[in-house]
Amino acid sequence: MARAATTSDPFNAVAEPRRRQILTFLAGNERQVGEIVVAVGLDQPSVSKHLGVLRRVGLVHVRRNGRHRLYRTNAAAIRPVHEWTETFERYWQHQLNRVKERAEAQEIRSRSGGPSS
Amino acid sequence: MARAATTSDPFNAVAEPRRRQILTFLAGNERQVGEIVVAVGLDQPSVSKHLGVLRRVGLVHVRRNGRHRLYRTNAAAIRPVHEWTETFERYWQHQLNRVKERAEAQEIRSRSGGPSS
DNA sequence: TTGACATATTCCCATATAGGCATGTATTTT
DNA sequence: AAAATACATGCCTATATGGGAATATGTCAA
Repeated sequence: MARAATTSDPFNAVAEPRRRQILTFLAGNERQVGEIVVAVGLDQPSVSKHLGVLRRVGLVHVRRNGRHRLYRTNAAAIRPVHEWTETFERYWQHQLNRVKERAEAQEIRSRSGGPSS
Repeated sequence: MARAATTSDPFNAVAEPRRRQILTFLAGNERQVGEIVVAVGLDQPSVSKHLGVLRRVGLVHVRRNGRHRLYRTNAAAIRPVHEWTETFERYWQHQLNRVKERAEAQEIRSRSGGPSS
């Protein structure tokens, strides 16, 4: 088989840098496509295509307003990604603690008679 | 241009379901390739290729032990993904609050004389 | 109705996989 | 040294884009 469709889930949709940029730009505020085009510096059709992917995955919501379409990030759809990564949090905390402990042990060793240079 | 290389960053590496499965399996414990093959139900070459991607991105660490190679998840490399998604947390919290507030308002309306059916 | 404006779609091309299969390589056992 | 074991790589194919260019669609203005 070939590569999986990006259109199917938030993990794939968010893997594209441009789409992350768009989601960040649309977090908290509605924007029309033209504004997004300026913000990300891609041509309009490309932006529309990225918005299409995000829309199908549910990462953005659209609302019509006359000739414009107002997009905004649907943060809730990003949550599954956040939660998956969160399951690893305790492991990196563990790593950080080990680094910290080593640093402290080193600190103690230096203080109690190590060479001062 | 075509699709970006998955080999370049954690977002893309993690977009592949099989690789997420492997990372979860390797979180906290070292495992040899054969065990991973059994766990994910793919053939050995495919697993090795996924491990190769994860290794290049830094999502796993390897250690040799005789004929075996022991892999383990490097949780710290997942952190950037966690942090990116975290920037949206306040927005979905906001959404949840709105839902909750509407529910409470509805609750009050029902209590103060609405039809009981 | 005719235009102008804002977006979405379609078509085409180059490229990057994900798997399946075969083969290469390092390490241990006999 | 030869055979076996455990992985990593290389090769080939079908498929899914991402971007550019052209075109279709929908809406408001004159």
